[in-house]
Amino acid sequence: MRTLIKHVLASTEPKEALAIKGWVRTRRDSKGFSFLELNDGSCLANLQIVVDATTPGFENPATLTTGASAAVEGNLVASPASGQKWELRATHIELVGAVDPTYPLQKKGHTPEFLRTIAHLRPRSNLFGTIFRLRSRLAYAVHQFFQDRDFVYVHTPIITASDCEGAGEMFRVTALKGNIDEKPQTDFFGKRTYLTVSGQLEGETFACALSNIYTFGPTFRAENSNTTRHAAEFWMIEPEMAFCDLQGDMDLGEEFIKAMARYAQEHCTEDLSLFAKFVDKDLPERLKFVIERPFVRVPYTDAVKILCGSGRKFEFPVKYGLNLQSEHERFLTEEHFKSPVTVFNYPREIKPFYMRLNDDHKTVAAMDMLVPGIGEVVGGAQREERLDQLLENMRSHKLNPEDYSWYLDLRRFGTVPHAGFGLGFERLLMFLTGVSNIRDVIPFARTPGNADF
RNA sequence: UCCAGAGUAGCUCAAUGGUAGAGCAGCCGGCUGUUAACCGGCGGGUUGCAGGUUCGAGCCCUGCCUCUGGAGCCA
Repeated sequence: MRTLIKHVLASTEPKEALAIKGWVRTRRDSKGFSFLELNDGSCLANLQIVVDATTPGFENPATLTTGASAAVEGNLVASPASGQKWELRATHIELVGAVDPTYPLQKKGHTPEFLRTIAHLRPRSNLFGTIFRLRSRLAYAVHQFFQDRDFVYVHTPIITASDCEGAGEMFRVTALKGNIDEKPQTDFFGKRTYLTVSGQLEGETFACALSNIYTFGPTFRAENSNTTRHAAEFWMIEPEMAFCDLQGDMDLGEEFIKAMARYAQEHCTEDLSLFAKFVDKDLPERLKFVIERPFVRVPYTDAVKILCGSGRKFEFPVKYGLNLQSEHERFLTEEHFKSPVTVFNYPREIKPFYMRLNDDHKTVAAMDMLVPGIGEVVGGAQREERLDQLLENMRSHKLNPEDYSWYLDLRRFGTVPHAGFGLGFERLLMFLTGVSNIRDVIPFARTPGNADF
């Protein structure tokens, strides 16, 4: 039976007759024998295999080169040389799949930009193998975090007719040919439909029944965004809590990010060491800081005062009523506070209709969590639970209440204060790994003009 | 979409307007324990595309394409 390399390397004693399968990372030949390093993706480290020239199956060593797949049987022994604790003395080796000389991955390091062009092969590199192992572990940690707190996982629809205002441009979904706007009532669903930009509105309906819920699924934005932190398809986590206000919302967001950092630190130690070494030297220190220190919380009004009083020249103006620009958010989180920062209570004019109006009648109970290096990683709010106020908000945002009748019903039938947020899973991964481009933390990135693979 | 930079061998990069090169990878050979092994040899190019200037363009000019970074939008 096959043993994964991660288990082989964790062995505490020599073992006989192990079966290993994987891909050759590199080979070093000596007279009469070769060193083969095999990787099967179960961990970052390779297993060194010593193959004698007379080992059965090794009659044609030229075929067992970088990239080839192989099955090896042998005995695990303590390695006499430094560099690895264990090595496998092969008793039999078999070429499973040969590799063409055009195999693009080399033993030496490649740039992430080049590896992006071969997205089908890049998980075989150290960096991307590590990234995607960590992505998997963290997806699990997300569920564990919410399930441990009695949150119910809700699968909100991917195809939707409702627009979660303010979330961005939507991709149209249609089965029509020709002019798709001529008779939308004849379309597959009998109306215009889109790929979801957020499961929030549907999530609210479940929170107003099951109390605490979360979604975790693909989300689509048709924005022509070309940046290191935007993708047209990404995974979003959206908790929603009934009987919860903005304070509780901010508490959960902060607790969540800390928990994810802690999980990575405890469960992905080997993988994190690679990021610290080759991607972001400050990563261990940053994770420690995030875990240990409370996040700074500052009302929008105070944030504006800090920015105005900073003496800094900003490219874009800072004034009450204007959105904070990237440079302002960067200043707050990277320079002024040098810590993750939650900005809350934004002017009502710059936020969507569903956010709850504060008693000052000027601001809404919104919050954005900003982290150094990435900017906004969480955006959330307490929702407007008062029917009259919600209707007024919709009027001032020029929305038709008829389009949101089911959403308004939540306020008619046993309304409750509730709050939630959206968190970009890829941005979280960027923060936890130091990887600076969102295209490198998602297996096959969808960005404007690019849907290869 | 806007601004800036870049595009030369499979990869990373050189090359005053004057014969396109190196390292690595690949292939062949050597080496008794290697660690991104080492040593010797060999092959490898429509210089992103299309025009233009010039006796002569990888280099200068124009347009386009792609990539990278920044901005806007946001998660």
